[in-house]
Amino acid sequence: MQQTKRDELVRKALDTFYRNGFHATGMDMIASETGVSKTSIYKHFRTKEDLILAVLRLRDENFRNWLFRRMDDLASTPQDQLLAMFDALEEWFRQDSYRGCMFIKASAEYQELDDPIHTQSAEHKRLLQDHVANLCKQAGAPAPQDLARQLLLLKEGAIIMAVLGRGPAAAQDAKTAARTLIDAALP
Amino acid sequence: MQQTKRDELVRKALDTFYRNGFHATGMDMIASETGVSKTSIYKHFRTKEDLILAVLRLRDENFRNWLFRRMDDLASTPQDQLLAMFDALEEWFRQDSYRGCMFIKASAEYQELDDPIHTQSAEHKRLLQDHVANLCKQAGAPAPQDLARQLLLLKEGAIIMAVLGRGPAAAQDAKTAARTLIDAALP
DNA sequence: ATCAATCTGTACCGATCTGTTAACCCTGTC
DNA sequence: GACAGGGTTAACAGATCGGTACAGATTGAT
Repeated sequence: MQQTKRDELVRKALDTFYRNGFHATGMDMIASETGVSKTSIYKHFRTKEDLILAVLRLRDENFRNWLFRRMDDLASTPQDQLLAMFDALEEWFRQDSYRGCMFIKASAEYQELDDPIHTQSAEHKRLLQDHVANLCKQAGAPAPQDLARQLLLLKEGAIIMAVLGRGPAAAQDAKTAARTLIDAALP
Repeated sequence: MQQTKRDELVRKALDTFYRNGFHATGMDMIASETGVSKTSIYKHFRTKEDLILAVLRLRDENFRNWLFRRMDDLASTPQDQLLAMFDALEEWFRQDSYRGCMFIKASAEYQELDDPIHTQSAEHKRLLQDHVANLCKQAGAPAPQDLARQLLLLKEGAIIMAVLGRGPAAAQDAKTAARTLIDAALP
């Protein structure tokens, strides 16, 4: 019973932080938006930072699960799955609630390289990179890590440009570029 | 005389906001770091937001001037200048003071699409895009805007990955990809 | 020498920040 | 029906937030 309350807290806190930012969101707002009293919040988490870290762990899990499953559903060959990543991104960009990448925003607000929030954001990107590199390898790329890094650049760039002017169309810009890079990288 | 004090204030406030973030930096810290009394700050700027907007205007001017000049110095043909953009970025990434793109961070902290801080950040990206598109056109690209958008994706992606795990090497990852995209786009 | 402009330091306003304390309520178990 | 665990409300502490008020110092032009 207590675990579900805690999970609900983290789940709703994720929405609030994502919508409103980290520094701009006070613990009183978290309490009122989640329906969990401040006293209870501090029973579960010693500090605001601990709560944010739990939120980022949940986000990492949710986002990777969603993206990888979506890539798998949209295409069958590894090569097509790599391209499908950008179609999945476009679906994300089209959501009204889209506000950019939570980890980019977290690392923008907590910049010290040794800040746990920063390192956890970097870890998220590393896990994405590993999965994409694995697909690149399955697709037969001679240098799968290199190709994966290039595709990740396009993904991150699209996430930024979807927020800063280009909108959902940034996904297809990236997909077009990705096709060129993949074709050039495969023998 | 009054203009130079004001300029000095904006210049030093830029450093503080860039290093420390926007919400995390209070006006008292701005006063002590710039050496300008809070009273004087509020003579020049009605609100903190006004100061931030002035800071972003200066940053836009400085950054574009620096980047475009550096691209021009490093290469002579339009095509090589496009590639040189990534060498210039690497120089930036290697600075100890490098903390990512100020406009990405600003839009991450002020997310409402109609927030002046957000729209000004988007404007900065548009101005970069225009200059790159112009170079693409000079290089003979049949669809200069499309190529420019692809190269911008690589640039923004590199800025992110340089912060979040890859370090300065992200610039050469992007340059390699850019070469492929440019070769494919030119007849 | 004086005047107006611009700066300074310092104290303050009300609001909000993270985090704590205390008293109470609900629910399932023995 | 006492009790224990996890929940609540509400007030509070101490610091800091953005922004203002006030009195005095510095400055350059006349």
